[in-house]
Amino acid sequence: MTEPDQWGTPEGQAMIELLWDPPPPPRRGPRQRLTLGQVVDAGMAVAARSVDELSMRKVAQELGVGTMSLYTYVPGRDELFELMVDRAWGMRKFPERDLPWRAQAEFHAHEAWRMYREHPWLISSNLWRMPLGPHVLDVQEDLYRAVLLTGLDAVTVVRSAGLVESHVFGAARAKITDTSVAARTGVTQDDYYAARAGFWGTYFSEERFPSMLTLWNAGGFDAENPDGDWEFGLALILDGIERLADGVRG
Amino acid sequence: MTEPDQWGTPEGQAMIELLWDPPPPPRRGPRQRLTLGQVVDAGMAVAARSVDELSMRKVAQELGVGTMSLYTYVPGRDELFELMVDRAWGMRKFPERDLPWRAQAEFHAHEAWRMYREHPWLISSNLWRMPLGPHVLDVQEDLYRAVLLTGLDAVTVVRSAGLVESHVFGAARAKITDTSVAARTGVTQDDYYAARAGFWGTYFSEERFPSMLTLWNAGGFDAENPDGDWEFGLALILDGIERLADGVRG
DNA sequence: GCCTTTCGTCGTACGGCGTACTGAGTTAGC
DNA sequence: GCTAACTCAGTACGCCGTACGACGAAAGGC
Repeated sequence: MTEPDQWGTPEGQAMIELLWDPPPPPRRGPRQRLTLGQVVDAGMAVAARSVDELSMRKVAQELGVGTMSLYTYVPGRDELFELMVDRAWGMRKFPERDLPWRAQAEFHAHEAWRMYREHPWLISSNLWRMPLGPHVLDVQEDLYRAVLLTGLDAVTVVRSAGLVESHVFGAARAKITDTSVAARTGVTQDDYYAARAGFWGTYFSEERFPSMLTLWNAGGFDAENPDGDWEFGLALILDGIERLADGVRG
Repeated sequence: MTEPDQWGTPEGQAMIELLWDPPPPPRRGPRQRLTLGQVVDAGMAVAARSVDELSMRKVAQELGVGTMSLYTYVPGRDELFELMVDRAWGMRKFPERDLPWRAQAEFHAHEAWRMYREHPWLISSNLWRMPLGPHVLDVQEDLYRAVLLTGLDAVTVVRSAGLVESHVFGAARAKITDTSVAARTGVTQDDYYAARAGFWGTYFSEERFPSMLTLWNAGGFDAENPDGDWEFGLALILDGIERLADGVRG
C-alpha cells in the first residue's frame, strides 16, 4: 500500500527522487562536465541578478555550456526551480532548542524574512507549489516542534505554524514588490511619496477617499521603521497564540 | 508641485489615465469594433479557463479579432492584466456601515476570500504589483474606514488593515495552489493522503520528522472544515486588533 | 462630391522562450 | 577492439509579446 510508484504521477515521483536522492554519476559514457549542485547554483545566480531573466538559455550561458546539456541534470525548468527553492530553504538557520517556544518561533520568522529578502525570486515566481524537498520539510518540522511546546492541540499547532509562515510570506511579498517596482520605475524611496502626491492631486478626491486622507494627514503611511509593519503583525499573531496556550494551560 | 506629468514614468501615467479616465471613442477614422470593457472581459474569460493560457493571441481569438487590434485598446499585456485586476476588485460588495467595525472587517475579509476563489488568476500571476485603480482604492478606503472605527492611531490602523488583507491573500494562495496542484496531478482529495503516505513510506523517517509524525497521528492535518484554517487566522488577528482597541479605549 | 487627415485593423516579422529530436563524440565493460 | 550506455549540443517547432507598415474606413474642409 505504500509502493513508491503509486505516488502521484511519474514526473512527481521523479521530482521527489531528484530532491531526496539525486542519482549517482553514470558508470558508462563520458564524464559529466557539471554537477547537479552547479546547475542549481547557476540558476540561483541568474535569478538573483533579475527575477524574470531565469531561463534555461541564461543558466546554460552562465555555465558556459549548451542549453540542452542542462536537461541531462534536470528534467525541465520547473524542476530546476523547485531544486532552487529547496536549496534556499536549506540555507536557513535553526533556533536554540532550550529557548522558550515564542523565541524559537520568532527566530524562524526572522530567518524566513531574511530568506525572502536574500532570494526575492522565491516570491516573484510563486505560481509553482512549494516543493516537498528535504530542506523545506526540515524547517517545517522544526517550526512544528517549537509550536508544539505550547501544549496546544494538534490542529491548532498546525494552523498556528501555518499562520506564522504565511504571514512572513505575505509581508515579504508586499515589501519585495514595492522595492522591485521602485527599482523598475527608478523612483527612489524619497520620491515615492511625492509621486503619490502627484497622482493624488490629479485623481484623488476628498469626498471619495476621506479615510485615506485622514490616515495620510495623521502620518499613518509614514514608515519610520521599515520592518515595523511585519513585526507588528508577527507580534500580534504570536500574542494570539500565546493567549490560546495560556487558556489551555491555566 | 503636483503636476500630473511629474508622476513616475510616462507609461505609468498612461496606465493611471487608462484606469481612471478611459479615452473617449475617436472622432475621425473608422468605428471601433470593440470597447475597452469587452477586451477586459475577454481577458478575464480566458484567465478563468486556465491561468497560464492568458495571452494576447488567445484574448484576440476569444473576441474573433486580429491579435494586434488589441493594442488599440490596451498598451500591452501587463496593462490589460492590471485592468482585469481592478475590474475583479470592482465586483466586491461592501459591508453595512452601521455594523460594528469587527463585523465590517470580517465582511471585507470574506469578500476578499470570495474574490480570490472566483478569480484564482489574481493569485497565480502575482508577480505584478497591485494596480492603483479606482476599484482597488475604493475597497481599501472602505476597509480603512471600518478599522478607523476602532479608535486606534493612524499607524496601527494602516498596519491592521494591511494585516487583514494580507492574511486573506496568503490563505487564498495556499488554498488555490493546493487545489490547482490537485487538478493538475489528477489526484482527488481522497487520494491525497494516500499519496502522501506513499511518499512518507519511502523517504519519511521518524527520527527526522518526529513532530510531523506526532501531529499526523493526532489528526492535526485532517481538515474537517476546509475553511477552518483561514477563519482561525482571521479570528486570531481580529482578536488581537480588538485587544489593542480596548487597550486604547480603557 | 472630393480630398486630406486621422484613425482602426491586422498580416508579417523579429527576438525570446521551453524543449523534442537527432546525431556526434566519449567512456566502461566485455 | 567492439559495443552499449551515456553526455553534449545543434537544429527546429510551436509558443509568446509586440514593432512596423500597409490598407481601408470615416470625418472635416472646401
